[in-house]
Amino acid sequence: MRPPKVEDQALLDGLMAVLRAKGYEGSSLNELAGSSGLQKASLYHRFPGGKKEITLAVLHYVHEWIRKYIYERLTDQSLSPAERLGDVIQSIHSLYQGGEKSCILKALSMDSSVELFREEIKESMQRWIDGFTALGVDYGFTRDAAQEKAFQVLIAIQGSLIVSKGLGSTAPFVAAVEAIEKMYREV
Amino acid sequence: MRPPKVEDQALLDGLMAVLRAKGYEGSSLNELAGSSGLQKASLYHRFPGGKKEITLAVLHYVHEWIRKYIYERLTDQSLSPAERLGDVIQSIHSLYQGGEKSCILKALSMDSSVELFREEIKESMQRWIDGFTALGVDYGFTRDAAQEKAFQVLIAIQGSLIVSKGLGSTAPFVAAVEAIEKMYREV
DNA sequence: GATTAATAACCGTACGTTCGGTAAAATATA
DNA sequence: TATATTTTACCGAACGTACGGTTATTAATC
Repeated sequence: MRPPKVEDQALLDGLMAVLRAKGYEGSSLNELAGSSGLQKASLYHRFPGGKKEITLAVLHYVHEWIRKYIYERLTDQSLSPAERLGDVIQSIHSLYQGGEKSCILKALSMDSSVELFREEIKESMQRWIDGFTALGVDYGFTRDAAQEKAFQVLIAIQGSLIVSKGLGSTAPFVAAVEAIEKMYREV
Repeated sequence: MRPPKVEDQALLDGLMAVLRAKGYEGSSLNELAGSSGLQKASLYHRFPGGKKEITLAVLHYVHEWIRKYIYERLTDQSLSPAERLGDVIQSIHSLYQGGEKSCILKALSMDSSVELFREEIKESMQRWIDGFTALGVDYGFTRDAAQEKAFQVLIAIQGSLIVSKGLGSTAPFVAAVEAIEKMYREV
């Protein structure tokens, strides 16, 4: 009996979970297989390029997620800036499970793996920054001020996730997200 | 001819360089040996507990560094708060080579390795925060406000290092450090 | 019936770790 | 002071295991 096909989304979700938690070098094919619901050999059927192609596929999936749930929502002219920000804050909360999960862009930013995925990581970060820059402009800031705020947002998310992980408490992440809301709303 | 003893500091510097760049899982004993100037077997003479003991030794070394160059300088009552901040900013710049090097606390904060080193990572981060909290108090902030600023400093450093790595530019780190200086001085 | 998707079994390599042994330095003995 | 002993520091080679990756085969789908 051949099991039914494992669908792309479930597959990528499982693969991403391992990569974000263990990084590129730390993720073994056995773990990737176990978490994706496929056997090792089946992963090679789906991704003939092996671990690197798996990681690129996950990064593409993440990039699309950011485009859809961060960038497009932040630039949706049918909503007010405040509504957009609220939506996106919610998306960010669920993406990182309130500060308990790591960011895959960080996990793949080790010196040893960043060389392999430099472009993909850069594009995803840039899209994130572009979205928040657009939001800032719609809030009435100059383009420069808006971009500076956008960098602060990305830095605060990434930094607070690390501090949360290091201190073993989600409080820094939660506080950082609240500070981001204030940063835009109190103007 | 037996080679001369590799001194502790050189040894730990070499080991740290690998661990901060590649993380725990990503650092092989061969690389650690190569970077430290010892053979693999000699590393086991120095650190009978293997890779884990090596990493703990490096974390202890880092903790002492933070105590000496961050905490003690930030609490040195013989200098003005502004002088202390300037000193420590310089230390931070050299620690991360202006944004080009990663933070070992981040590198060991992967889900897979954080379990092994939770206490050591936490202590180092806490010492960092305590130092900047003391500085904020001496700048005239309330204890709560000072602690909030201290968290912001640590988060900004960690976050900006990731964004710098991801975007392939040290500009975010440099800007974040400047923003930290402003945060204290413009009050 | 051809193609697609899955698997079990397997491969060579690199991993972390251990072992046996040697050279230098330090200490004790004469 | 000269010799014997112990300790320290290093290394080459090998261990069993787990790695990333491959092949041959089977079963469901188009």
